[in-house]
Amino acid sequence: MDESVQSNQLKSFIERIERLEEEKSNVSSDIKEVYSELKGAGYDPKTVRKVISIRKKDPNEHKEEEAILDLYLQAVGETA
Amino acid sequence: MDESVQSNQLKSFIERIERLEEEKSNVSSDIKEVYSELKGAGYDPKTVRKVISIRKKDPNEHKEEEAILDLYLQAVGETA
Amino acid sequence: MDESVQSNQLKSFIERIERLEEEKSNVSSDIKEVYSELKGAGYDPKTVRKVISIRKKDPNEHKEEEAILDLYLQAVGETA
Amino acid sequence: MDESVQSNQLKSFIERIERLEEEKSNVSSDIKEVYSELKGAGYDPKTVRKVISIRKKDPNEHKEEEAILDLYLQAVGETA
DNA sequence: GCGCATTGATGGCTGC
DNA sequence: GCAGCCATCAATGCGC
Repeated sequence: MDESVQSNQLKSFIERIERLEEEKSNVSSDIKEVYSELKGAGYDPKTVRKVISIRKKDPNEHKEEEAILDLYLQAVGETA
Repeated sequence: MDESVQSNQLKSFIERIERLEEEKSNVSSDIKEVYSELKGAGYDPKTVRKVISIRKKDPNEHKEEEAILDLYLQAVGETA
Repeated sequence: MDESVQSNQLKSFIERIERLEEEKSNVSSDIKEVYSELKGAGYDPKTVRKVISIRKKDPNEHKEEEAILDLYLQAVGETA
Repeated sequence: MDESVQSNQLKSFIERIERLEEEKSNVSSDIKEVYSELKGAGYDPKTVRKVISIRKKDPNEHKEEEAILDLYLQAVGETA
């Protein structure tokens, strides 16, 4: 099999990935911008992150996590 | 900080972020697909990852290596 | 001033730091081990981490964070 | 998972971790002190950090750079 | 006080 | 199928 053809194929794969990674990087930048905006409007970015992550999980999952946490907190004598 | 929360404004911010994160997630999927393809074509995904990561940082690397000697010199008080 | 003496001084500083960083790294390993143990005993490492971080903050701080989170959740219509 | 929590056992794990984290925190403080000292002696902390980080990774770096050509070769199906 | 850089935590992938 | 490894992502701390 022709060696140089394989080389081009590999190169092509790599360049596709690199293009996609640049896109991804751009979107990440956009997200960062929104967080900046929202911070400028007086919201707490860290808390907003939490909200988003909670919305991402299904409700039961979240409840259960909370329950285990409370269990542990009680076990070590922390008032939740 | 102004603690009042304008429900609509916050919601709007959050939804913008969620949309962007979905985009990002889609791009990530696309990347994964390319890795699958390339694996199907007989390339080793792990190796390709390495190649890509080296291509990403290579340009700066050598400069930095060169710079370290200068740094040492400066550090001992010799303004190069 | 003698250049080589300065060199030794810098070297000495650097080596002290490197020793300390190794210590730090060892302690980190120890911590990881405890998490492994505790996982083996049936506890959820992730939740234990949360417990530890809560204990680290003073109680009021934690309450307040929760309060803001609830506020945001309500604002976007999530049932906490 | 066995959901029963043996209060004392969990507490013991947590306290071990907390002790270790305090150690770690102390070592970090020591490191900061050395940087202060060294700054007092006229060295630039930022530069020293850089030197240390390069010393940490340097040994592997060149090998890796060397290896990449081999990786490319393997990737196109030439078993070197 | 903000942005950046490093470090630590989480989730996904690979090998056993 | 699970444990270890790696890559990504969030969070804390440092420097400007």
